Amino acid sequence: MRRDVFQAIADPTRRAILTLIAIHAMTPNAIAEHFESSRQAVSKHIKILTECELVSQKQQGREIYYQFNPQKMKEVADWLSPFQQLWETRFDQLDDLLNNLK
Amino acid sequence: MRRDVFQAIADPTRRAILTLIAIHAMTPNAIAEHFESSRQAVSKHIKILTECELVSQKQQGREIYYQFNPQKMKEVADWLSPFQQLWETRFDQLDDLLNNLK
DNA sequence: AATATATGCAATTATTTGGTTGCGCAAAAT
DNA sequence: ATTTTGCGCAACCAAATAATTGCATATATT
Repeated sequence: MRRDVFQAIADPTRRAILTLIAIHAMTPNAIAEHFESSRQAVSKHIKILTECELVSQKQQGREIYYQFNPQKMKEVADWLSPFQQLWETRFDQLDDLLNNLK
Repeated sequence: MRRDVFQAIADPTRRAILTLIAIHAMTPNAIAEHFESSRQAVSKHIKILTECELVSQKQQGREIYYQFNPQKMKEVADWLSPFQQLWETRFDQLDDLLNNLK
Protein backbone atom coordinates (compact mmCIF):
# COMPACT_ATOMS: atom_id res chain seq x y z
CA MET A 1 0.00 0.00 0.00
CA ARG A 2 1.72 3.17 -1.20
CA ARG A 3 0.96 5.85 1.29
CA ASP A 4 2.92 8.99 0.59
CA VAL A 5 1.95 12.62 0.78
CA PHE A 6 1.71 13.07 -2.97
CA GLN A 7 -0.76 10.27 -3.34
CA ALA A 8 -2.72 11.61 -0.39
CA ILE A 9 -3.23 15.09 -1.84
CA ALA A 10 -4.13 13.68 -5.25
CA ASP A 11 -7.75 13.39 -4.19
CA PRO A 12 -9.79 16.62 -4.22
CA THR A 13 -11.87 15.62 -1.20
CA ARG A 14 -8.73 15.01 0.81
CA ARG A 15 -7.34 18.37 -0.21
CA ALA A 16 -10.58 19.99 0.95
CA ILE A 17 -10.38 18.13 4.25
CA LEU A 18 -6.88 19.46 4.80
CA THR A 19 -7.94 23.06 4.18
CA LEU A 20 -10.80 22.52 6.60
CA ILE A 21 -8.83 21.16 9.51
CA ALA A 22 -5.88 23.48 8.96
CA ILE A 23 -8.06 26.14 10.52
CA HIS A 24 -8.89 24.09 13.58
CA ALA A 25 -8.98 20.43 14.56
CA MET A 26 -12.29 18.72 13.83
CA THR A 27 -14.11 15.46 14.47
CA PRO A 28 -14.94 13.11 11.56
CA ASN A 29 -18.63 13.91 11.80
CA ALA A 30 -18.00 17.64 11.72
CA ILE A 31 -15.77 17.18 8.70
CA ALA A 32 -18.25 14.94 6.90
CA GLU A 33 -20.96 17.58 7.23
CA HIS A 34 -19.02 19.71 4.77
CA PHE A 35 -19.22 17.11 2.02
CA GLU A 36 -21.73 15.23 -0.07
CA SER A 37 -20.00 11.96 0.67
CA SER A 38 -21.02 9.69 3.52
CA ARG A 39 -19.32 9.73 6.90
CA GLN A 40 -17.60 6.45 6.06
CA ALA A 41 -16.20 7.77 2.83
CA VAL A 42 -14.83 10.80 4.61
CA SER A 43 -13.48 8.62 7.40
CA LYS A 44 -11.60 6.56 4.87
CA HIS A 45 -10.00 9.70 3.51
CA ILE A 46 -9.05 10.76 7.01
CA LYS A 47 -7.49 7.38 7.58
CA ILE A 48 -5.32 7.80 4.52
CA LEU A 49 -4.31 11.29 5.62
CA THR A 50 -3.45 9.92 9.04
CA GLU A 51 -1.42 7.03 7.69
CA CYS A 52 0.80 9.36 5.71
CA GLU A 53 1.01 11.67 8.72
CA LEU A 54 -0.54 14.70 7.10
CA VAL A 55 -3.02 14.54 9.95
CA SER A 56 -2.74 13.53 13.59
CA GLN A 57 -5.46 12.72 16.09
CA LYS A 58 -6.22 13.38 19.70
CA GLN A 59 -8.96 11.53 21.51
CA GLN A 60 -11.37 13.48 23.66
CA GLY A 61 -13.94 11.24 25.27
CA ARG A 62 -15.61 9.38 22.46
CA GLU A 63 -14.76 12.13 20.01
CA ILE A 64 -11.58 12.17 17.99
CA TYR A 65 -10.18 15.47 16.86
CA TYR A 66 -8.08 15.39 13.72
CA GLN A 67 -5.57 18.11 13.17
CA PHE A 68 -3.35 19.15 10.34
CA ASN A 69 0.38 18.43 10.48
CA PRO A 70 2.22 21.17 8.55
CA GLN A 71 5.62 19.48 8.73
CA LYS A 72 4.52 16.66 6.50
CA MET A 73 3.06 19.02 3.94
CA LYS A 74 6.44 20.67 3.80
CA GLU A 75 7.69 17.58 1.97
CA VAL A 76 5.63 18.61 -1.03
CA ALA A 77 6.94 22.14 -0.87
CA ASP A 78 10.48 20.85 -0.66
CA TRP A 79 10.04 18.73 -3.75
CA LEU A 80 8.49 21.67 -5.52
CA SER A 81 11.06 24.27 -4.62
CA PRO A 82 13.68 23.59 -7.33
CA PHE A 83 10.95 23.92 -9.98
CA GLN A 84 9.69 27.09 -8.40
CA GLN A 85 12.62 29.00 -9.77
CA LEU A 86 11.51 28.09 -13.28
CA TRP A 87 8.37 30.14 -13.04
CA GLU A 88 9.48 33.08 -11.00
CA THR A 89 13.21 33.63 -11.05
CA ARG A 90 15.47 35.60 -13.33
CA PHE A 91 17.46 33.82 -15.97
CA ASP A 92 20.86 34.40 -14.44
CA GLN A 93 19.90 32.02 -11.65
CA LEU A 94 19.08 29.19 -13.99
CA ASP A 95 22.46 27.56 -13.50
CA ASP A 96 21.82 27.18 -9.78
CA LEU A 97 18.53 25.53 -10.55
CA LEU A 98 20.06 23.04 -12.93
CA ASN A 99 22.65 22.11 -10.34
CA ASN A 100 19.97 21.56 -7.72
CA LEU A 101 18.02 19.25 -9.95
CA LYS A 102 21.03 17.00 -10.51
CA MET B 1 -10.98 10.66 -16.55
CA ARG B 2 -9.67 12.97 -13.85
CA ARG B 3 -6.61 14.67 -15.20
CA ASP B 4 -5.36 17.35 -12.89
CA VAL B 5 -1.89 18.28 -11.79
CA PHE B 6 -2.24 16.76 -8.34
CA GLN B 7 -3.18 13.40 -9.70
CA ALA B 8 -0.34 13.62 -12.21
CA ILE B 9 2.39 14.18 -9.64
CA ALA B 10 0.99 11.46 -7.38
CA ASP B 11 3.01 8.88 -9.26
CA PRO B 12 6.71 8.65 -8.37
CA THR B 13 7.76 7.78 -11.91
CA ARG B 14 5.98 10.83 -13.26
CA ARG B 15 7.66 13.03 -10.66
CA ALA B 16 11.00 11.60 -11.74
CA ILE B 17 10.18 12.27 -15.39
CA LEU B 18 9.41 15.89 -14.54
CA THR B 19 12.72 16.38 -12.76
CA LEU B 20 14.44 14.84 -15.75
CA ILE B 21 12.94 16.98 -18.45
CA ALA B 22 13.00 20.14 -16.36
CA ILE B 23 16.71 20.20 -17.14
CA HIS B 24 16.22 19.89 -20.88
CA ALA B 25 13.60 18.58 -23.26
CA MET B 26 13.92 14.87 -24.04
CA THR B 27 12.48 12.23 -26.35
CA PRO B 28 10.39 9.37 -24.92
CA ASN B 29 13.14 6.86 -25.63
CA ALA B 30 15.76 8.95 -23.90
CA ILE B 31 13.47 9.33 -20.91
CA ALA B 32 12.63 5.63 -20.79
CA GLU B 33 16.32 4.76 -20.59
CA HIS B 34 16.38 6.26 -17.12
CA PHE B 35 13.79 3.84 -15.77
CA GLU B 36 13.22 0.16 -15.24
CA SER B 37 9.81 0.37 -16.85
CA SER B 38 9.19 -0.34 -20.49
CA ARG B 39 9.06 2.37 -23.12
CA GLN B 40 5.30 1.99 -23.33
CA ALA B 41 4.84 2.44 -19.62
CA VAL B 42 6.91 5.61 -19.68
CA SER B 43 5.07 6.84 -22.76
CA LYS B 44 1.79 6.44 -20.96
CA HIS B 45 3.09 8.53 -18.11
CA ILE B 46 4.22 11.18 -20.56
CA LYS B 47 0.78 11.15 -22.11
CA ILE B 48 -0.82 11.84 -18.76
CA LEU B 49 1.66 14.63 -18.06
CA THR B 50 0.87 16.11 -21.46
CA GLU B 51 -2.88 15.88 -20.99
CA CYS B 52 -2.71 17.88 -17.79
CA GLU B 53 -0.30 20.31 -19.47
CA LEU B 54 2.62 19.77 -17.14
CA VAL B 55 4.52 18.88 -20.28
CA SER B 56 4.40 20.11 -23.85
CA GLN B 57 5.85 18.60 -27.00
CA LYS B 58 7.63 19.75 -30.08
CA GLN B 59 8.10 17.46 -33.03
CA GLN B 60 11.48 17.27 -34.69
CA GLY B 61 11.50 14.89 -37.60
CA ARG B 62 10.39 11.55 -36.26
CA GLU B 63 11.49 12.48 -32.77
CA ILE B 64 9.27 14.22 -30.26
CA TYR B 65 10.84 16.33 -27.59
CA TYR B 66 8.89 16.70 -24.39
CA GLN B 67 9.53 19.71 -22.23
CA PHE B 68 8.46 20.80 -18.82
CA ASN B 69 5.84 23.51 -18.41
CA PRO B 70 6.53 25.43 -15.18
CA GLN B 71 3.32 27.45 -15.27
CA LYS B 72 1.18 24.43 -14.67
CA MET B 73 3.28 23.28 -11.78
CA LYS B 74 2.68 26.65 -10.23
CA GLU B 75 -0.90 25.52 -9.56
CA VAL B 76 0.41 23.14 -6.95
CA ALA B 77 2.54 25.81 -5.36
CA ASP B 78 -0.44 28.15 -5.29
CA TRP B 79 -2.57 25.61 -3.49
CA LEU B 80 0.25 24.98 -1.08
CA SER B 81 1.08 28.55 -0.27
CA PRO B 82 -1.51 29.24 2.45
CA PHE B 83 -0.30 26.17 4.33
CA GLN B 84 3.28 27.22 3.93
CA GLN B 85 2.87 29.84 6.59
CA LEU B 86 1.97 27.13 9.07
CA TRP B 87 5.43 25.66 9.01
CA GLU B 88 7.58 28.69 8.63
CA THR B 89 5.96 31.94 9.64
CA ARG B 90 5.69 33.83 12.89
CA PHE B 91 2.55 33.58 14.95
CA ASP B 92 1.41 37.15 14.48
CA GLN B 93 0.70 36.35 10.85
CA LEU B 94 -1.60 33.47 11.68
CA ASP B 95 -4.71 35.60 11.32
CA ASP B 96 -3.87 36.37 7.72
CA LEU B 97 -3.48 32.69 7.06
CA LEU B 98 -6.82 31.81 8.53
CA ASN B 99 -8.49 34.44 6.38
CA ASN B 100 -6.82 33.08 3.28
CA LEU B 101 -8.03 29.59 3.96
CA LYS B 102 -11.66 30.66 4.26
C1' DA C 1 13.36 0.22 -52.48
C1' DA C 2 14.01 -2.26 -48.21
C1' DT C 3 15.03 -2.05 -43.48
C1' DA C 4 15.49 -0.01 -39.07
C1' DT C 5 14.05 3.40 -35.73
C1' DA C 6 10.91 6.50 -33.03
C1' DT C 7 6.68 6.81 -31.63
C1' DG C 8 1.57 6.54 -30.81
C1' DC C 9 -2.69 3.73 -30.29
C1' DA C 10 -5.71 -0.20 -28.83
C1' DA C 11 -6.81 -4.25 -26.28
C1' DT C 12 -6.03 -6.88 -22.13
C1' DT C 13 -5.08 -7.66 -17.28
C1' DA C 14 -3.95 -7.12 -12.37
C1' DT C 15 -4.11 -3.87 -8.88
C1' DT C 16 -5.65 0.14 -6.56
C1' DT C 17 -9.07 3.36 -5.43
C1' DG C 18 -13.26 5.52 -3.73
C1' DG C 19 -17.45 4.44 -2.22
C1' DT C 20 -21.40 1.82 0.18
C1' DT C 21 -23.44 -1.06 3.71
C1' DG C 22 -23.57 -3.47 7.93
C1' DC C 23 -21.53 -4.39 12.33
C1' DG C 24 -19.39 -3.71 16.86
C1' DC C 25 -17.85 -0.98 20.73
C1' DA C 26 -17.21 2.55 23.93
C1' DA C 27 -18.70 6.95 25.78
C1' DA C 28 -22.68 10.12 26.65
C1' DA C 29 -27.30 11.16 27.42
C1' DT C 30 -31.87 9.78 28.94
C1' DA D 1 -30.01 0.49 32.90
C1' DT D 2 -31.24 1.55 28.31
C1' DT D 3 -30.73 4.21 24.38
C1' DT D 4 -28.33 7.25 21.51
C1' DT D 5 -24.19 9.01 19.49
C1' DG D 6 -19.43 8.97 17.53
C1' DC D 7 -16.45 6.26 15.64
C1' DG D 8 -13.53 2.45 13.48
C1' DC D 9 -13.36 -1.99 11.04
C1' DA D 10 -14.41 -5.46 7.48
C1' DA D 11 -16.60 -7.05 3.35
C1' DC D 12 -17.95 -5.93 -0.95
C1' DC D 13 -18.35 -3.46 -5.60
C1' DA D 14 -17.63 -0.42 -9.56
C1' DA D 15 -14.46 2.48 -11.65
C1' DA D 16 -9.87 4.03 -12.45
C1' DT D 17 -4.89 3.03 -12.91
C1' DA D 18 -0.45 1.17 -14.31
C1' DA D 19 1.66 -1.99 -16.98
C1' DT D 20 2.21 -5.40 -20.88
C1' DT D 21 1.81 -6.89 -25.56
C1' DG D 22 0.89 -6.37 -30.27
C1' DC D 23 0.15 -3.40 -34.11
C1' DA D 24 0.30 0.75 -37.21
C1' DT D 25 2.66 4.77 -39.14
C1' DA D 26 5.96 7.96 -40.39
C1' DT D 27 10.71 9.26 -40.78
C1' DA D 28 15.58 7.93 -41.23
C1' DT D 29 19.17 4.96 -42.85
C1' DT D 30 21.18 1.51 -45.94
